[in-house]
Amino acid sequence: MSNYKKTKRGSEFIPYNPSVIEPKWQKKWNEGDIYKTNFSEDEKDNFFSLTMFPYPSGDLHIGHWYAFTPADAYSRFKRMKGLNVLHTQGFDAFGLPAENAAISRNINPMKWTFENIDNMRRQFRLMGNSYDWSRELVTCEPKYYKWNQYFFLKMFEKGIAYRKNGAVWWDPIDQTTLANEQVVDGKSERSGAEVVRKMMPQWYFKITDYAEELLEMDDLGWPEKIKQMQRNWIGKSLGTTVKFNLTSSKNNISTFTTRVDTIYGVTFIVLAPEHPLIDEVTENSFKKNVETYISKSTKSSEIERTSTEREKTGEFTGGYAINPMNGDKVPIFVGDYVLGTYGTGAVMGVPAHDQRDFEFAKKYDLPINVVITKDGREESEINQAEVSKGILINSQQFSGVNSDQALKDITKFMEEKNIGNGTVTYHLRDWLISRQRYWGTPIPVFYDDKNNIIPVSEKDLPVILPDAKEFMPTGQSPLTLDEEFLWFDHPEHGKLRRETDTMDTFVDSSWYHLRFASDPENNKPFSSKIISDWLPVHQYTGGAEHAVMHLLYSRFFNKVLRDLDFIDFDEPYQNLFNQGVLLKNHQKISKRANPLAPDPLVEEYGADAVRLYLMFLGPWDQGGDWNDDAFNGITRWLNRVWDLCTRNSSEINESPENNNEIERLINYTIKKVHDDLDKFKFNTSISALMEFTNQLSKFWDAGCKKDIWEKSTKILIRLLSPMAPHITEELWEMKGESFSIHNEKYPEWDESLVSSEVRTIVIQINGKMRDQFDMEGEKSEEEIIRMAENSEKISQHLEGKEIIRKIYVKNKLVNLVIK
RNA sequence: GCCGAGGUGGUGGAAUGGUAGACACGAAGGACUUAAAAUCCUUUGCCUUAGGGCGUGCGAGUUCGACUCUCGCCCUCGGCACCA
Repeated sequence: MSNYKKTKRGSEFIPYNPSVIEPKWQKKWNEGDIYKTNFSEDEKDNFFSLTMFPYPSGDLHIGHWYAFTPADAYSRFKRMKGLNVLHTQGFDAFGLPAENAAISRNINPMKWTFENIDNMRRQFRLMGNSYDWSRELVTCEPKYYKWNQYFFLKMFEKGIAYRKNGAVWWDPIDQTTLANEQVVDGKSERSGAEVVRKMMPQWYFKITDYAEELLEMDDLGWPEKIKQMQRNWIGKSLGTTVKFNLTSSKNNISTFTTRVDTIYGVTFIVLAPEHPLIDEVTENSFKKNVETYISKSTKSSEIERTSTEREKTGEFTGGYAINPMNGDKVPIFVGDYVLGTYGTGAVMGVPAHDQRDFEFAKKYDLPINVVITKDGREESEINQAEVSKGILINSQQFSGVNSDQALKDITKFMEEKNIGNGTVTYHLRDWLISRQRYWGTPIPVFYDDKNNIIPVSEKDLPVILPDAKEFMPTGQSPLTLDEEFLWFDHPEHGKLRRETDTMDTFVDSSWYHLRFASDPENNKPFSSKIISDWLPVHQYTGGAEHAVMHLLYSRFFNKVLRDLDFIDFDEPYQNLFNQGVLLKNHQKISKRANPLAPDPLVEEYGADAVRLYLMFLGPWDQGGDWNDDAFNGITRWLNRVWDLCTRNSSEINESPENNNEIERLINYTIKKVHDDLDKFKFNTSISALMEFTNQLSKFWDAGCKKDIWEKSTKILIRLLSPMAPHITEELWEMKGESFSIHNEKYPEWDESLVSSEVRTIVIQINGKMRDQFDMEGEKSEEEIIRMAENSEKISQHLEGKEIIRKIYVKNKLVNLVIK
């Protein structure tokens, strides 16, 4: 990299050598604390720029560079724009990989984590990012996780944190329970293992209490995609709960439906295998079959059970229920296509108007009664369920009414007769936070010998995670093996057993942004004064994979903290930008299969080149495919920038002719780069700078004034500095300017000088470009059209044709419509 | 099945109603060199009878004018999915 051409100037040349200048400036920035945020600044507006923090897995990979360096360029840009920027970094340090490393390599998870953090801090410095490291946080430190426990206790007091025995997802590889959000396609999002259902008591956060408020996202500057994913995940449906009386007892079965307009078409009821009334409903002679069916269905895996292609199966219970609208006696089945966890765990079967019910009815030979048609006329035979809305038939007094009206009317009727009521349901379930693993925040509660819950008192926080010797996943937290941790002599309650489960690590990241923006003081989770000045986060960036995990949990946590009077704002992250996924050879980059380590690239080409390459690749939100060949373009360009900016301007061939053109170019480029950076369009702001460089090179050859050359090159350096912080700092120094370029203002532009005085007028015939001419100053429409018609090329086209219309767009184009 | 994003040269991409292909990679030719690398210059959407013709997934429409807007379809990617 160090061998470099002699330029045609012939003067002595210092080659661009990133391996020398990058460490030099990284050291100097560090010593000078130039990125330390001034929290007592009140002249400038605050701007909190945050990127989702990494898990300390060992090495920063190229994906981290793709996430962090454009976000850094954006933060630097905001600094240059005169904002008081807070840009922080830390480590999301609890989680299974540390524990698994402990198991496979017999290393203490704490030691493993901190060794990785040391290495990653070093690698972060190689990036040259503008972090305020004095605000670093590491979530596995007691001074941080103490506050997870503190918030937990506050939430427990309010009933937001609660313990419940119920069906949970169990990961048989990691040997722990998971939250719904961590189960993807019936598999653990982390281990990939097929999850199984288990009944066990676990701790939950009541996120469902906030379902409705979490749907309010109109004021969030977030990608529509993420908002939509959250809406889908929360899954609000409006419907009706209908009570069906049993023939055998005074009890009734509640069913939930969004299509109560089809109530007259009910020909059966299906209960989920978990439904509590199964025993009561089932007639003695059917008990054996029903029990066999239930035990079979609980054994089948979740993937099998929820497959949409799977045949609908069920078993008749021998019981009957009464349709409250028409008094029909309908059979009750148990069937595992009905989920115990949604609605009421029971559905009314309307085979004519629901595809699943239709398949079920066909299989068990149940009647199919059509009660809705397109036009309200009878239809004798149907081959599949007619799911669209229409006009009701065979529905007593509601016949002839359209579906939408009937939904309201029937619900109202049911409410009056006390046989049903309008209901809102959500797909969202409460957040299961217990984990049966070691490396996490201990849940701060005790149990007495009757299993009563006794919370740890606040003054005893933090409950320190003790050193463990044994980490093998057994299905129970390794903490159960620590007798000293396990038992506690409580002054009031006597001998108590500690909770040994730890918290989901998403608890840690649900409020870390608040801690970042706080004095690292130990007697409070965060400083309210600073929080009110700096939050919500002005710009958050990160991957879309957290759409329904971290981003949803964090919004929930924010609302809880607000309701507990810790903070006074509704949302944690005002604006969000998702970068795309970086691939190599169209495949995911991974350590083993498809590696791409940044450190060797930095060594060979320099951090600035790697940063610029990633930003130039394409639009940041679209991701991209790494291509070694394309890397050349960036290194060539950086060398040209270096060459241009180190030329001795006394050697320039002074000529004032080009001054106006250079002025225009300068103003255009400042504006273009500004507007593009503001929208995260790094690729086009870099191409504007490349054009600027190409043009400057031509102006050197053609000659220009010395002072305008100096001005141009300094502007180039400043415009490039957010994206390539090292080379620009070096060039700035070589220009004799003072340390540091990163405290410089973003250059101003003069709008009147952005576009050229010489305008190109395009001449179209029937909308196709045929000719063009340059024009200076103002001319009238008539004059311009006349000029267009007189053009040689145009007259050829006009020969023998009639002009039927003339379109003129001011200072842009003439379109002649001919016949 | 539902929701979302997207489809432009050999490649990454640019242009959001007005010159399609900016910028860059790659390729070809030339200069410099004993030579190579590096660098610099030229060419580079396709077809062509050299005047033009065609061209942004496919088909229609709106418009003086459509990569851009509307409708229908095909394909790719991401998310969700037996949610009653």
